[in-house]
Formats: sequence, structure tokens, C-alpha cells
Amino acid sequence: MTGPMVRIGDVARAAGVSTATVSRALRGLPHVASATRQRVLTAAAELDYRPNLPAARLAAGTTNTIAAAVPDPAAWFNATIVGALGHHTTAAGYDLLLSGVANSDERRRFIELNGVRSGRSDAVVLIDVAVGPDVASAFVAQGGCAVTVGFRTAALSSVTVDNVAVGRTATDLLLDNGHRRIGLLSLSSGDSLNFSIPSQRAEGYARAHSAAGLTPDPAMTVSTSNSWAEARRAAHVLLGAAEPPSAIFAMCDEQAFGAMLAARDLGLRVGDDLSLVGVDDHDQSRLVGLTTVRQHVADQGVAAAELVLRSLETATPAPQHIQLDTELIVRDSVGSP
Amino acid sequence: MTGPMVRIGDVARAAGVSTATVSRALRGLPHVASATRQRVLTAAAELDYRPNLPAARLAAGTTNTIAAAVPDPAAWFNATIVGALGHHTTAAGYDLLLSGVANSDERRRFIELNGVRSGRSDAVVLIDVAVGPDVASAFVAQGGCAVTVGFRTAALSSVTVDNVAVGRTATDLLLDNGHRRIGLLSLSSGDSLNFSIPSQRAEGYARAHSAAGLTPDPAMTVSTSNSWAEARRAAHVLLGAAEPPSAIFAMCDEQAFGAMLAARDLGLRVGDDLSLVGVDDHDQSRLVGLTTVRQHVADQGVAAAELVLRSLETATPAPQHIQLDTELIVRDSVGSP
DNA sequence: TCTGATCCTGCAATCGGTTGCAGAATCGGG
DNA sequence: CCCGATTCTGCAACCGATTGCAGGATCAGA
Repeated sequence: MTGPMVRIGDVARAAGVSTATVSRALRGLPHVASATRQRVLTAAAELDYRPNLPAARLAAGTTNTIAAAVPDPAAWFNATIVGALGHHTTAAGYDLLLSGVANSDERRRFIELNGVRSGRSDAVVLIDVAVGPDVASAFVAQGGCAVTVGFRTAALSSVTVDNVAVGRTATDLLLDNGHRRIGLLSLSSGDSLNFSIPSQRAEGYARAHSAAGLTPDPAMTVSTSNSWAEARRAAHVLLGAAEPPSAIFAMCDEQAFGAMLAARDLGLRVGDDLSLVGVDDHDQSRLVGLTTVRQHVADQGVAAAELVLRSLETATPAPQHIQLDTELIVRDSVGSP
Repeated sequence: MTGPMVRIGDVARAAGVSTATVSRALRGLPHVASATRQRVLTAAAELDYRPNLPAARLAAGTTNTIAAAVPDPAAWFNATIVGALGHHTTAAGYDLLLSGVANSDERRRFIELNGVRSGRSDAVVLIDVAVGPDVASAFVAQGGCAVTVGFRTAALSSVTVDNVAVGRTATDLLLDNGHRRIGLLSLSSGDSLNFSIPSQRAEGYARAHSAAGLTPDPAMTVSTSNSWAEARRAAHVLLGAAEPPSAIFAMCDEQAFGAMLAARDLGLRVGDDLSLVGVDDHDQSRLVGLTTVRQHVADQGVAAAELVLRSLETATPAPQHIQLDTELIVRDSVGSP
């Protein structure tokens, strides 16, 4: 069944050189005469030689693999980042290992399994997954290389946006339009994998209020996952309150979509009877005319890739923190109360 | 920087046994006295031992890794499948390697790199990526294990839907509603990575017409990628024709979204001035009231996972072909001309 | 107590590359 | 024609597990 396994020795014999030379020639290392290299190359091609990766990795002590962890690979935000990340890392010759990390157990396992010592991957990218400072520094202390996206801790390089500003911008817009009772669809990251984003955006929401001399009603805050079905139910809670909000700030566009459905259920017209602001600028937001605070998601993946690749080349550089811009995209889901 | 690397020998010494026993104990193999196993387990825990994966893989000749190829990891369809696939494979103890395979060059590279001989992965899942029958049988001849999703070739196990029926169902609906001039937004899979889906759905479109005694105007067919921006432009071409269609069948919901945008641009009301049917039942379709032919995307990922895992256990079973059901989901994007 | 079967355990070969070091070959200049 | 510098190339020692096989311990039955 399996064809005759061609080993490096076979190529060496065919080319009349040693395995050492074959190894060097095939990997484009210097100190190989170009005539020799040619001979090796043709021999390898004729035999259809494929180096055995585990063997190479064991010997070289490097895996050429980057492991990415995301809470849910199917979610738009994550998928977009993974796509951009993967594109750049494969271009640089790395394999991309993808792990779904839905709860803290899986997160712990992921961190353990991808430490330097197991030789599974050379670096780790944590997408919307938070880790404690102790875990982070233990990881780097062992020589691990990690980059976080959407979460920031001192010891690790990171790519983020200013989430307080995001919350502030969104809420200010609503306030400026005359809304005084603003619902907040907060993000409950399943197993509190990334607690910082929701709290920071909530902080922006709070600051906007106090800047306007208002104090938000705690009853106007509801937490849901980023599933629009769940957000829809949550929006119903908000809109069914004794004193319903005239506007809702959703922490992500997917939640805003859920709120739109809820509004439709109630016969409310978005932008008219109910104002709505989201965050992300999801692919679909334009279609439904959602006003939102855009973050350049794919760019975050690119930035993460660059960060990882760079720190893989240099020895052990100081962690770098990149903060990307966000911008308010006005469509037609916001009006006056 | 890197902590003191703990090897299996260190654990063996600490537990007072041989490395062979440690290896067996740690992996739960039989023929280890339970007292000994306990001793090994505690020793390993105390030393915080992590087996070196490349070494284990080299010795065992198995990688516990499944490689998935998708044209674009960020696309909803792919991301959803990868999510479900990954969830099941990691549950079974496998790593998931994700590769973006956007053109035929990358596809060839992927196939080469993931053959059995390189020991990169134990199995391959091709998602919406087609391969020639020759490539497929060469792959299995070498002992490779592969499963395809959304594409079917004899030599490989596959998960698909009946795409001719899909096209037929969608077109019939439009025809039944009295439409006689139906635009077709066809899928041009970037680099013709999966030519079969568009052609099969187009086949269904054609059959529906001929069953109704009609012959579709070739000018009513336009090809685009699944990007809604591109689909929007394509829809403009259709709608700007001398004799525009009263309905459009889009081969995927994302294209339908693009068509919706185009309709909006022109002040056409979907479901009224223009009827629209898509395929997939994208998360967002419900939100915008798109009538569509649903395929159970996540289930396809699950099915693929089961197929892979099963054929990884058994020796070399005959390829299995699974065909999942589809169903028409009526919302409000279809009316009479 | 002896014998054969059963259950554990260790030895050592093996998996297939990589790479430091030393020796060989080649080359240019005096 | 000789010599030191520069390239190439090969030897052989790893990298860190896994596993077939054989030997030793244990145990039940006679």
C-alpha cells in the first residue's frame, strides 16, 4: 500500500554524495557547490523524495508551525483573523495549527500542549483568548513565543484596539442624537475567556454617560454571547422592560443583528423607532444598514502574523503592543428618539 | 531561557523504571502494573514532563494530525465546516492543520506536502477543493487518507449535497411564482478549484427551465466569486440589461446579499420588484428575509470528521459517499413578477 | 515444591533527518 | 611551484521517543 519510502540516504546514494550534503542542498543552505546541488535536486526529483517532517523537526528542534487558539473557529471575527493570519504565515513557510478553545479547561490544555517543550509549535497566537499574567510570564520564561489578538497582557506581544474609545464613540453617537435611555448588549464571552473587551467597552459606555451628566440604568445592561439568536432574546428583555430604551449599543454587530430581529418581532423600525449601534463592521452590516464602529479585523490578523514572524526571527525581543485604529461608520440604524 | 528540558529518561529515573515503561504508562497502554503506572504518573507530574511530539511521531510513524484545505478560511461556509470539523477531531485527540488553498498551485503543493510520506498529517480533508481522479487515486495508492466536502470523486470518501436538485428546487420556486426571465448568479470558484458545484446547480437551473418548456437566455447568467461586493456588480449587469430579469437565482447566499445591495441601489424592493433565491441558509439570511435552499453546513463538517476518524481506525476501507439533505426555506424575498 | 502460564519490565534497535567538526579539494598570488 | 585561504564534502554523533523480543517475577494448580 504505502509506496517504497524514499529516505534521504537513497537520494544521497543516487546523487553520489552524503546525506549531509543532500540535506544542505535541498534546504538551500550555503556551502554546496552549485553543480552538486543540481545533481541532488534532480536525484530527489527523480525519486520523488519527500523529507520526513517529524524526523526533520526532531533533529532541528524547530517545528515551523504556529498554533492559533480561538474560542470559536466559525465566528466571523475569528475566522477573518485566522484567514489573514494563515495566509501570511503559510507564505512565510509555516504551518498553521488551529485549536478551538471554548473554555478555561481547553485553554489550559492548549497552553500546556503548545509550550516550547512539547515541540508542537514554534509560536502561539491567542485570538480573543485571555491568559493571566502569571501564565503569560511562565510561558515566555520557558522560551515560548506568543502573540495575543483582542486581549492584552504585559508579557506578550499583542494586537488590540482601544475598546474604551470604541464604547465611548458608539455611546456618544447615541447620546448626541438625543437618546437618554440606552440599552447595552454586553458580550459574555462564554467562559470568560476574554473578559477585558466587554468591560472596556462598558467602561466607554459609562464614561460617555457621565460626560453627559447621566448615570446609566444598570437594568439596561444585558449580557449575551455573540450568537444573534441569543442576542435577539436579550434584546427582547430590554425592549420588553417597563421603561424600554430608545436605543441600543451592541458590543458586536452580530448582537446588533439579533437586536434587529427582535425589533422586527415587535414591529419596531430600526433607525426610527429604535436606534442601534454595533461594533466590528461585519461583512453583513452594510447590507442591513447598521451603523457601527469598525475595527479592521483582517488587519489585526496581518499584524499578528507580522509580530509572530518577526519575533520568531529575532532572539527574544521585548513584547510589542500594537493598537489599531477604529472608525465610526454611519449608516441608517441611528435616528432621534 | 528554555527551562531544563525534561526527557523521558528523566522520568524513568525518577520513577525507577525504564523509558519503555514510562512510555507505556503515560499513554495508557496495557501491560503496566497499576502501582508502577501510578509511580510513573506522579514522577511525570512532578517533573512537569511533556513528551516531545516530533520524536514521538517519528518513532511511532503517526502524527495524530489532520490537515484541512479550504479555498478561503474566512468565508462563512468554510469557517463553519472547519469549526465543526475541528471540534470533533480535537475531541478525538487529533490536531487540525489548516491551509488556505486559493489556486491550483497551492492545491498541488498541499497534496504533495500532505502525502503519507512526508509524515505531516495522517489524513486530509478537502473542503470545496476539487482534485482530478488521477491525483486522488495516486494519493490513496500511497496509503493516503482523504475526505472531500462539497466535491465528489470516486476514489475518496466525500460529503456532499445533491446540487442539481438544489438548482432545480430554487429555480422551480421562481418559475412557480410566474417568473419567466430568471437571472443566474453563478459561482466562479476563483481558480476553478471546485468546478462541479456551479455546473451542477446550473444544470438544475437548466432542467427546471426545460421542464417548464423554456430555454434560459444565456445572457442571464453571470459568474462571480462569493464576495458580495463582486456579486453586487454582477447583479447590476443583470438588472441593467435591456431586458432585465424579474428574479435572480444566486448560487450562494452571499451572492444573494450582493444582489440585494444592487437592488437597493436601483430602488428595487426585494420580494416585490425583484425576487431572489439563494443557497446555504447563511446565518444572516434570516435577518434579511432571504428565501434560500438550506444545506446543513455544520453537519457536513461533523460528517467529514466522522468519516475521517473512522477510516483512520479501520485499515483502508472502501470510500464512502455521504449525501446530506437540503431544504427550501421560504422567507420573503420571492414574489410574483 | 515444582511447572507452566501469565503478567511485567527492560534492553536495545529503530524512526529519518541535522549539524559541528575536520579533512579534502580548489584556487589565487607570490 | 609552493602555500595559505577558501570552498566543499563526509563522518558520525545526536534529536527523544516507540516497540519487538526476551528475560524475570508472580501465581495457580498439581
